[in-house]
Amino acid sequence: MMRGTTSHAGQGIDPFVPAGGYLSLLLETFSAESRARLDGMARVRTVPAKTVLVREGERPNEIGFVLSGILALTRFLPSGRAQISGLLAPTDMYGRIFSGRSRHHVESLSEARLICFDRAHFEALVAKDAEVERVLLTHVLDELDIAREWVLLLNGSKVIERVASFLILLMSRHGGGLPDARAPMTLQVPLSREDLASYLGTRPETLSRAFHELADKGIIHITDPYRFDVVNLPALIKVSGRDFAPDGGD
Amino acid sequence: MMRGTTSHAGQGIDPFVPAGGYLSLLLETFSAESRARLDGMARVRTVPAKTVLVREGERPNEIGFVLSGILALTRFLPSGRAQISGLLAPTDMYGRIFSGRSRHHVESLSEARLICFDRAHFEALVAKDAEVERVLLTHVLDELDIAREWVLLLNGSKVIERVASFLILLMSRHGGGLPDARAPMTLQVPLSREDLASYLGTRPETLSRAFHELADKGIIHITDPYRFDVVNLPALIKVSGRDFAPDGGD
DNA sequence: CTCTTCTCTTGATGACCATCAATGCGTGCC
DNA sequence: GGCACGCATTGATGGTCATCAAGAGAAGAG
Repeated sequence: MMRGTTSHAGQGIDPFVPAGGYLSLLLETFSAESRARLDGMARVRTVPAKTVLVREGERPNEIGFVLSGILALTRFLPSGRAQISGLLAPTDMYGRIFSGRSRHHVESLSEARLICFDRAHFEALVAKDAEVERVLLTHVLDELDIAREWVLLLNGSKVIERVASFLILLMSRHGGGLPDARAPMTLQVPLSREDLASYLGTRPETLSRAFHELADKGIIHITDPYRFDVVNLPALIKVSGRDFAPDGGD
Repeated sequence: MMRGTTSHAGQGIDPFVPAGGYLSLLLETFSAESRARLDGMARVRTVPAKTVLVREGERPNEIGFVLSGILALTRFLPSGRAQISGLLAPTDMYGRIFSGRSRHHVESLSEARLICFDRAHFEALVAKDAEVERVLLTHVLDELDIAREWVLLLNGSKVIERVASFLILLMSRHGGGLPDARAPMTLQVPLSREDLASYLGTRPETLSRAFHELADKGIIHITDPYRFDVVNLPALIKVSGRDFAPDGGD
């Protein structure tokens, strides 16, 4: 279950990291003192794909932030099949702070670099340092919005709509906004077909058909199963059935 | 669009409010001083169903908490149809703190009682009062989990599975946990068929069929379109295709 | 009371998609 | 090299659901 990324997906630019890099964004939000305190407790580690970081039902002793790579939140259904309920991209947080057990597995889909904190220490720091707390709060509010964005995306009845929306969200994350509509853009999808299917609430076969339908219509060009060029962005937006702003994206 | 609650749905016990009442829960989380400060800025108001509180794209000047009733977060698609991307139950917050524009409409589905704060004042208080900030943070983390819960629910391929999951979540919210499996339980659904359909990513007709299929199987009893008795909880859980814990649920 | 209106419900049909099954392609192992 | 394995793809089929259409009940207006 939950096939990890093949060697394909691990290569190339990480599509979730914008030009400036999220790492600096994450760290520069804090003042020098806060950063120093954080640094003292931090532990940076690199994990390979398919590493389980937190298990459903357990109370994790670590709070972690993604620096690079993609993690997935998954749930196991009685049928034995795994469902992805969320993706964690660079700057996203995992682990439970000030509360109980985790409701999902947290698992790396690609090789990932993480910055981890001991939970108790991190909680103490948050309680003491109002600035860290504020940054955290803003952060979590953003994640909440993103999660609700996915709810909308999944409500799109047709699979091809969801695929189109996914690609557009991917693009807007890449550059911090949608690029010029007329400039073709190369996209790298860091997920296997099976993982992406689980995330979009469908099956790999249907996903494959949707991608190739977009290609047949001349909207995208498929370089390999993990790389696409978006040839016709307006058409892609139209297929998605949603009104993405020309610039703001999400 | 977005048909509001009829007089049916407004009547009876609010199914989202547990025995103890959420209001006290919300307020008692704060210390006396914090509460006093909050009280000074607060404005409690009651709005009828179908009231739009925040418009998509606007920067709201109010932060509000739901005391009773149900609000919905909605998005309008290019097709003109409205999609519900989240429900707000008592204790839930709306409005944007420390950040930009709202990405959804916030609209009351039933008559609702709200406690509102001026955004700037509330932000100042949060910046000053670490305790308020902490409560808020914990709160938002919980909402994030709930949002991800919905992602899972919507991934359930069949509509009847989603309906079953919805009813179970409703039950576990009602009493703070699932009751004894053998005791029938009366549920009040505070949403019109159209609103619920939008929320579950389907249409009213399909929803109606799903409810009556559950009734035909003897799993629930339909008193009226807004009231049900859950007769066979284990069977309901089985239909949902998920493993709700016998007690804690989520 | 009667008419209007709104919502829920029920029926019929076609589109979409999950599923089963088989083929093609690349990678790693022997 | 040759083989096995994993993943993506493609084909065929049945089930589920969106949609169009129509009927039933209840609430409110006059």
